[in-house]
Amino acid sequence: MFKVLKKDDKTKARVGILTTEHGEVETPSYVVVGTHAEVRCLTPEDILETKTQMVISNTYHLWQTLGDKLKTFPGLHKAMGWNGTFMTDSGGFQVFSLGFAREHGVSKIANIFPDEGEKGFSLPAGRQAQENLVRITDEGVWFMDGGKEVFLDAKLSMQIQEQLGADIILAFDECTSPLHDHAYTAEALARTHAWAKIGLQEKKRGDQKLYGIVQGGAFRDLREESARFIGSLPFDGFAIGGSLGNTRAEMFEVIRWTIPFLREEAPRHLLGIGKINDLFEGVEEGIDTFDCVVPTREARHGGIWTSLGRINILKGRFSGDVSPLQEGRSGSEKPSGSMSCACAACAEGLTRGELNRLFKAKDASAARLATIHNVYFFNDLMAQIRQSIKDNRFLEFKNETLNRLS
RNA sequence: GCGCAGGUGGCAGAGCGGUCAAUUGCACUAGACUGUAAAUCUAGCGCCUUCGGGCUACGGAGGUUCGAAUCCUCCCCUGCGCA
Repeated sequence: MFKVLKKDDKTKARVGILTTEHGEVETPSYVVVGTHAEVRCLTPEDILETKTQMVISNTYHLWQTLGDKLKTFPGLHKAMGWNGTFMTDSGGFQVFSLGFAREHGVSKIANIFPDEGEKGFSLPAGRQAQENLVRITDEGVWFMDGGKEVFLDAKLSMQIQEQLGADIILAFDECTSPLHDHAYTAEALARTHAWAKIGLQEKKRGDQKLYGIVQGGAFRDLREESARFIGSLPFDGFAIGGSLGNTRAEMFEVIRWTIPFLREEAPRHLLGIGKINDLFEGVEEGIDTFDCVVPTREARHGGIWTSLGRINILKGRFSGDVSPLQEGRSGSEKPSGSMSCACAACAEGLTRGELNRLFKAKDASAARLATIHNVYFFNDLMAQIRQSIKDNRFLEFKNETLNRLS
């Protein structure tokens, strides 16, 4: 299902091709998040124009939303009206996001300082502690959802994912928090490993590929133990999940500990990451696919990616700005011709001023156009990364791009 | 000219004797967002500050009061109605 086509000379970066029932995915690649079997704000036609190769939907959320309709669910491809490659997350992330993450207001990287940031756990601005909706047992996980408790375990997660019909499915796991200590993380790891084996046993459909998930927090011994264990099982691919430390530097250390235990010829997915600079670092360490809400969520919040970094299109200074989205941040910095954006929104002549106006007017097309642009931007960047690896100039491209974007 | 209703920070609009530099919304400024219960959230938004506080403010001028955006008088202005 996966073939490495070219390896970078200086790093672990590689170009590959991932083949599923719904086509081929060139890697390294970005997986666009479509939790509820739709990429927020985009139509299936829109997605086709964004260079998207793969979409990831969510087992837990679809299970809860669909309810009884899950039995007659036609499959993600038909339901969404997009015939590309789908992945589904197992629901393991919701063990964290609806539980500990809510309770402590943290994300899977506790502090998102650029690097070497201060230690300690500051709550992300705007996210206050809320009720923990999750109860974890060795058998599975209880979720408080809409006043009732529902139970999800490794077996049910597999059954739901088979009904959803993604091309790539994930083993059910317990995503831990950066706030968890070694003892707890080890306990959780034992559960994740037991559930991984159940996943392999319960998998029925031959047309779906199953990935195992490496956990272990930011603890080297646990990460290595997990990578060794999960890596030894007959999964079709591997994902790296869970808490990834307190800084980006720690995150990449975790990846470096993990990768050596994963089979060279199996695809490697980094769950829930990332931002632009994370992509370069991840590729450099040998990651093949990434998924993250950043391009879509930031788009809805007015964050627009350009060849010179991110701008917030909501700012007053963009009112009446007749220049295209893809330009210098100040408006006076002119991009070279090659940097103009080929996304469907920009191709139709969308200006910064117009997008600003649409956002201000709360016009639904604002979020759609912004999402089209950002998703295209990320996918196009991945395409450029692939090309740079093929051309043996990955590190040069990385440095040049990061200098420009930051 | 008469009658009625009003004039509050960039705008809209609360407050109607002290707890008011003044609720709230918009606008504006800065920031966050990493396997999506986030088209969301946070902070700031008169001037100065050694961050304790100080100063100037609610159309204008007087007045009552220990104390006024809030009460009284006059003036100016706006809207509606009647002439």
